[in-house]
Amino acid sequence: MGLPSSTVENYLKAIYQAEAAQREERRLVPMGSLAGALGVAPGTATTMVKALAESGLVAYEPYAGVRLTPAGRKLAALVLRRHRLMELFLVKVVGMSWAEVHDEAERLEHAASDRLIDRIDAMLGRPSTDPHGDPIPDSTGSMANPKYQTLVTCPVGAPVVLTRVIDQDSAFLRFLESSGLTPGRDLRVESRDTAADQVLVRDRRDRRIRIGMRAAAKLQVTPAERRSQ
Amino acid sequence: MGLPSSTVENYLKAIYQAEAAQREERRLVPMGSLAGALGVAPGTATTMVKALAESGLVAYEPYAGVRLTPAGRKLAALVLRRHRLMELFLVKVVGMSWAEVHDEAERLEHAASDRLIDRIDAMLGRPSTDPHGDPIPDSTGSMANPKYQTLVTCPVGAPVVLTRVIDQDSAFLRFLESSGLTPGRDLRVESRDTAADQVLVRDRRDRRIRIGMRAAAKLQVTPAERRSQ
DNA sequence: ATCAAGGTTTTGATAACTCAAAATGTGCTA
DNA sequence: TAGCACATTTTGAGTTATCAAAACCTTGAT
Repeated sequence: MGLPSSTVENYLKAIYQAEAAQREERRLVPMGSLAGALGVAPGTATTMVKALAESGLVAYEPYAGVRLTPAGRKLAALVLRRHRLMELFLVKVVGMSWAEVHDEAERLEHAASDRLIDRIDAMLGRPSTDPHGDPIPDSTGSMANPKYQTLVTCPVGAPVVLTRVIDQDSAFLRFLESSGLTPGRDLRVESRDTAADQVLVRDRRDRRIRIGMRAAAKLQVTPAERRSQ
Repeated sequence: MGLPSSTVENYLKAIYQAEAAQREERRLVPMGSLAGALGVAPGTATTMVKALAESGLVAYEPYAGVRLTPAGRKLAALVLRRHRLMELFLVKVVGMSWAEVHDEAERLEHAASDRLIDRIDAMLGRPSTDPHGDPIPDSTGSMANPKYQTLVTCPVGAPVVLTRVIDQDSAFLRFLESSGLTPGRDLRVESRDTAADQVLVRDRRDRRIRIGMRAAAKLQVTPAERRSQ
């Protein structure tokens, strides 16, 4: 068949991300969560997934769920590549805000040619991550996928760098920006209080930032490099 | 109803351009030429136009043709605005070639938000024409539409400036670029030979450029401003 | 082992867009 | 003014993507 429609691209992308989100490898994505992620009725997802299975992009096990085949995974990665390069481009070159590029890229990713994407990639110096810290697959569809700690799991007191934000919600991103919680920031968890659902974070200038556990879990970090000061 | 689909946008744009292309005002666009412009079967165009008429975007007269209403004209102009700003952006900012941006813009024009378009507009300094010299409608949908002479109609010997190119075909544009026939160039028609289907043009450095009448008619010009040399 | 509660699939419909080919209208020519 | 050539519309059908609701599995709890 011809080019995948943008509907197909969205299904593959959603399956890819659902697979990545689950801790355990080799588990199937349930139809319900796929339908939820795409905002369609469950039966719609079933129908579409059966069609994807016909074209060899996914493996479908009735009543169990769906998984990408290598071909499907590659296609999905290329969609993600277009999405993430587009986001970075909109921020760096067009000057749009971190919080508003996701929805824009969501539409542009289906319209941009490979040629345009490659130009953008070159313009940006073949970047490895997008504005949220998400890794950008290369043009063959392969991508580094490091597992980070989060503000909930990292050691208290240890200096860390905010590396990746796992949420594209615009209001959440605006909050983060206004709190100075953007990728690249040096941080330190001062304390956690599960009962109060609070994480107290200090930034480089020792300013206090308080966030809930749920939000903290979305902020991934890496240990800070030792640095003279 | 909600937002116009990209199919609707394409129909409106095609009708707009067909109206603009015909010399006489107030004439209807025949269904055949509309279908031809959109690459669909005639019956398809009829069906779609009837739907557009239902939503008040066009006036449809069976067996006669179709015409935009003011509402349809405004929508069409905004599509054209998105298209032309996108083309200029791709050339100026992304560095794509004159010849390849049309098809890219054809897809992106339906995916770009007003917000993105306005940023692009601002980045480019609120330009009035795109890379082919086509005027860019403003955000209210109004647009200057000057009538130019062409290399076929302008006086022989008079210095002119190439102002607008009425053809988006990529091969044609590549030819023009390699011949130095791009908007802004100073030219002079040295002679025309209808029998031989030839127009002989001189550029500023007196280099000879020969093109056919059909091609020459696609190149619109304005009288050159007097200039000391 | 059975059943109820869950999620999942099926079924029957709908909307938007399209085509091929039959039917129809229009206007020019003789 | 009769009729032909041509454009246009209609008809019947197909594709893709969707939903609501009925029917159906699977599983965990009793």
